[in-house]
Amino acid sequence: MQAKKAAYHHGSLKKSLLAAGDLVLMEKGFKGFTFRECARRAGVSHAAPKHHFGDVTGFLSALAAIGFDRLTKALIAGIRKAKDLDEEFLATTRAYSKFAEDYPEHFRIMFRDDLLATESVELGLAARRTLTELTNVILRQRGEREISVGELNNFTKAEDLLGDIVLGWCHIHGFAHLKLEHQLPVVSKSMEKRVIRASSARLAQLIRRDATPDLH
Amino acid sequence: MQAKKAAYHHGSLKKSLLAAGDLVLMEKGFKGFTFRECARRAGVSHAAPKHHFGDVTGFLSALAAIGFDRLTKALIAGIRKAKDLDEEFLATTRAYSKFAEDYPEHFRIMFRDDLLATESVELGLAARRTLTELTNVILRQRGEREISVGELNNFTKAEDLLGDIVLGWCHIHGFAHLKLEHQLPVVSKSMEKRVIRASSARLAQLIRRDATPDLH
DNA sequence: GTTTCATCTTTACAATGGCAAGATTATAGT
DNA sequence: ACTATAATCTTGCCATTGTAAAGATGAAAC
Repeated sequence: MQAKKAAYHHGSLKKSLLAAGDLVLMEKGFKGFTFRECARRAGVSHAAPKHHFGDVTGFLSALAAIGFDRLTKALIAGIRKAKDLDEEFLATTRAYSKFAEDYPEHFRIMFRDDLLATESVELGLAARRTLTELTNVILRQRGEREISVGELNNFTKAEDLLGDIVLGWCHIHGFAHLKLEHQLPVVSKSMEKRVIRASSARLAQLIRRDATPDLH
Repeated sequence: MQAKKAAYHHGSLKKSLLAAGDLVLMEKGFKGFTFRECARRAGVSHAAPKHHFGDVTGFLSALAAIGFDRLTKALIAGIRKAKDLDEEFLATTRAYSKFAEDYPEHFRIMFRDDLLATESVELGLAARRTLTELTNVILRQRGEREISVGELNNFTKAEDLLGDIVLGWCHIHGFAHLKLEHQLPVVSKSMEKRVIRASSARLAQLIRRDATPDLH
């Protein structure tokens, strides 16, 4: 509501463009997502975004980063509600999958290496923040101490931990992705709920059992 | 090499267009994939594909179906080389992931519900053939008899089997997808190999153990 | 107060998907 | 054999897109 109208220099165009792109992605999807449409919504000419994002790839990368941050938040919020370790892994799976359903187009571009500027540090950091959260889920399952984003590189060098991360993340991501793209042979909503609850529990159990083999 | 040149009626334009689209997808990727480019390669006008595929969505669906068939073949071939049940699950994971790497653009459109014509029976059948193959991998892990495509619907109604399918497929798909889009924190190629070998083995063991609880 | 630079607009261009109307050939009916 | 009908393919067209180039505007530095 500020005096953003008559100004030749928009002032916060980058933010406005991101907000516009965010909306377009949600309302019109990837197919309706165009550079020019976002510029229109931001109230600027179609060539304005170039100075801030370069090309579409750069713009999508910024939006993907927003998506990763949103996913990170969703994971944290979902995890917070869990009461024990079993519930926590299930909550993570659900939060991840719910994010994919709430922001399908974001989810899709987030995992499209060919459409993104892989050199974007902003995007890289956002993705690492998400991975850190997932890693901490695994670490808690293993009864080990959590890490911060900065420590991520060191920790993924540990082969057995990386093994558990792969085991956990692939299941979580695979479920979210296959469900989003309607590839799972879904019989009923309730059965799907029971199935994902059971598989999450079994997987969490597997991770914990192998992590602490002496108290099975 | 037939007399396909001067003919006004191409004769097998649909096939030629699919072959062209297949190539374009592999050579130029999704970004370079256009209706007109495929028409050019097939040697016809830009409006010719419309009669055979309707719009781009229909065309992509046909190409996605080809992708699913190729994936099905790759799975069968990979499984055939395996010697025991442990190796078979790993071989499935590898074949699935190798397909994603060999045909990244196919893989991407195959799992893009919004870009495909979900009503395409051709595509639906191809996807079900793939799912049948994956289901049979699980069934063999469980020591149960295999099924044919026609039986798929009945079998996925069994909750415990569906649970194992989800457990297996989500891991396989999640790994392939995350790896393709460079999201896995890969330390080295050799470590990645060991990690996926280990996680596949653990998962296969989990499925078999739960399937036959009386002989652990 | 002038210069410099970032920001935004205007203009232009080649390419795309989809539509409509027409040309050409195959097929079926008689 | 002849004609009508339908299928197949082409041509021409339009609105839209991404990107580039050059110009306009205003902020900031000096």
